[in-house]
Amino acid sequence: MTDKRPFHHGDLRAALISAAATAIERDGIENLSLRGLAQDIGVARSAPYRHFPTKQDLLDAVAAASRQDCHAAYAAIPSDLPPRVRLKRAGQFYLDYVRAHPNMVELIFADHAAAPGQAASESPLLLFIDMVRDAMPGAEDGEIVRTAMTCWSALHGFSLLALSGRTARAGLVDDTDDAVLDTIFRMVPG
Amino acid sequence: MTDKRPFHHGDLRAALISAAATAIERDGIENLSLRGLAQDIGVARSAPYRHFPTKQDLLDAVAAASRQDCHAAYAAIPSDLPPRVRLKRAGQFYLDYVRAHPNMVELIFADHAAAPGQAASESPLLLFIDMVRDAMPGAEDGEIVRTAMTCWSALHGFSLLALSGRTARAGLVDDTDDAVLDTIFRMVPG
DNA sequence: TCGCAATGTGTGCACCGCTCACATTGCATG
DNA sequence: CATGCAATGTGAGCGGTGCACACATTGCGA
Repeated sequence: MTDKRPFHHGDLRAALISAAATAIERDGIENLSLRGLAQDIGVARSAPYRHFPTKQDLLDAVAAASRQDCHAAYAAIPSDLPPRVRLKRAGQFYLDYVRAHPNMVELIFADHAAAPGQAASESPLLLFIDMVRDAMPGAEDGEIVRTAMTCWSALHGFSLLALSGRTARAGLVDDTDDAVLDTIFRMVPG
Repeated sequence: MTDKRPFHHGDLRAALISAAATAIERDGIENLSLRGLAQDIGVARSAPYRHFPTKQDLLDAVAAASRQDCHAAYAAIPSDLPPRVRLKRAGQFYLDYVRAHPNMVELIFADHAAAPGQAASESPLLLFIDMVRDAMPGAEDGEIVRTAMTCWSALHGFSLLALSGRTARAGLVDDTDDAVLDTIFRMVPG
């Protein structure tokens, strides 16, 4: 410990995930290099392969960690607010998050391998299903799920299109998130 | 011409774009290699750089070509159909296209450079604006544009989420495109 | 006709992901 | 408490990549 560079790092796995997340947020996914990462941390360039057989495995781990953080933030929305208010809060959070962490969002949703996995409990879908169910009481389950799904889709799509500047084309520049969210949640009847 | 391999290829630029498009559809964007492309075509590995200073420039050109093809298909929807029918046709086309050409869609929307460019005339937004305008006569322009924007967003988001398997989680597996499109176009009042 | 710009060639550089034999360490077992 | 083995880190190396550069070949316009 007192040595400048002990042979064993201590927790190289966690350090790699953390450093990778930082680097990705700063430089984008495609600019991440395992060798550079190792050099930043101060280990040999082959050391990361002890913990992640493949670069993709590291990316998956970063995506999983980021997904958890994100989910925790969703879950912090008070559940005793009126359903439509909760929907708008969640929607605003989604837009804000994508704008604040575009590279992380790209990573999370590029992680095709984890998509059909059991991480379903962390999917935004479940959150939206709960809110939509409260907002349209008496509706049948299929209708609720489908509505939640399309709300999430609209939020997701709008965030991505806005990120790449594709919304600022036809005079939409001065549109507020608020108006967009109202339009989206028109899909929720009542 | 009669020679097996003439010194000048003839139209290497077009050949590169075409071969790149094929390779991307088959193997994905990140597996495209300029060297491999050159070898497939039968030129030296440095030849492509005469036409595209950078790999990204090739990708941009492929994206532009693909965008044009896609736009032509949209424009083929008969304009004398009732607006809601046209909306549904366009929506179904969008879903089909993304499912049929996932890698191309990824390329088109990863092309951040071209997004704010003057290619706006080929944006799906304009198509949707026309249809939505017909569907909600008398509405003010801002409202029309915003509604078209959110419809496109929902289609876009749903396609991407469906592609990565994120919609087949909460019993949505047996949902039909038709029901999803109906839900989305609830955003269009009337 | 002829000279020059456009196009294609061959080589080389730096970087990358990944592999492998080897060195070092800490922990569990005697 | 010793000690041997699995976990972890090291260093060199392989094949592949994007890109740069000097050179060869071609076709077109003056």
